[in-house]
Amino acid sequence: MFETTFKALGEPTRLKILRLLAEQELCVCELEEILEMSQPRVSQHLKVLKQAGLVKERREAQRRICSFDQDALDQVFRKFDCFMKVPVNELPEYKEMYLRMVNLDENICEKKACQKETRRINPVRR
Amino acid sequence: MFETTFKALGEPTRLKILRLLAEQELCVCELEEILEMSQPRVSQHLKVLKQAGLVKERREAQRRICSFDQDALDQVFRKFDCFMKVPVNELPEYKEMYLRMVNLDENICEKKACQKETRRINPVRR
DNA sequence: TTGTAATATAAATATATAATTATATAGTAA
DNA sequence: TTACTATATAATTATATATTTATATTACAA
Repeated sequence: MFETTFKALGEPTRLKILRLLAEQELCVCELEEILEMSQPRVSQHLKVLKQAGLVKERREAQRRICSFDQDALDQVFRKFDCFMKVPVNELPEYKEMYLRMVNLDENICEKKACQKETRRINPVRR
Repeated sequence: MFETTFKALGEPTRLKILRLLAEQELCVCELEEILEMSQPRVSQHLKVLKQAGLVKERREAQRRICSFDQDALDQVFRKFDCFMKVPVNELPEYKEMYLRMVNLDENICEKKACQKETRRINPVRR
C-alpha cells in the first residue's frame, strides 16, 4: 500500500508528471508535448500513478484529462505517519517480527556464530 | 533528492527495516535475526537507507547500531509538500517545461498529427 | 461508414535493482 | 600476534522496471 505510493513517487518522470498536474490538469498529448516524451511512455507512467490513486482522470471527447489528487496523497502521508509511530506490536503484519525482536538474545550474534560452528560439524546435505 | 527518499521507502524490506528501527535501535545482526534474512541483504538495504539519510549509525565495538532518523524524514516530507504546492514557474528545474506548458496550443494534438504527416512526406533517413 | 485523432496496450528490448554467494576489512579478545 | 566477530563490499545471477516499437481501441468528424 505505502509501497505502491512510494514506488510511484520514486521515479523521475512520474514525479515530473505529478508536479505538472499539481499546477493544472492536462491531457496525455499535452504532457507528451511538455515533457518531450513519447506517448506510450507518458501513458504508462500515468497508469502507475492512477493505480497508486495519485492521479484521477476525466474524459472529454477523445481526450483523457488527468489531474493530481492532492487529498489522496495527503491521506497516504497521514496514514504512513501513523504506521511509523504506532507501537509495532499493534501492527498485525509485524507480529512475528515483534516476537523475534522482544526475544532477542543479548548475545545474538555470537549465538549465530555458534550455530555456524554446529553446521560445520554436522552439515545438512542433500 | 525526493527520488532517493521515495525509492528508499518504496521497497518492502527497507520499509520493514525502517519500521523496526522506529521502534528501537538495532544492530545489523539483530535485524538479520528479526527479518530472517541474510546479512548482506540487510546490510545493502541499510546502505540505501543511510544514503537517503533515513537511518543513522553509531558504532559500539564491532557492532553498528542503526537508528531511524524521524526528523530527516519529516523534513523531506515538508520539503516535498512545498515542492508540490509552490507555483511551478518558481522551480528552476521546471523552467523549460513551464514555458512549453504556457505555450500549449489549443489544438496541440492535431498539430502533432500534422507534423507526423509532414514526416511521412519528407522522411528523415540515415 | 470511413478516416482519423487520442489514448491504451502488447511485445520486444534495454536498464536498473535485488538477492545470493564469495570474499574482504576492521575491531576485539585470547 | 592470531583467531574470530560483525559488517561491508564485490561479483554473479535473478528479477523487476522503464523505454521503444508496433498495434489495438474508442470516440468523433466528415
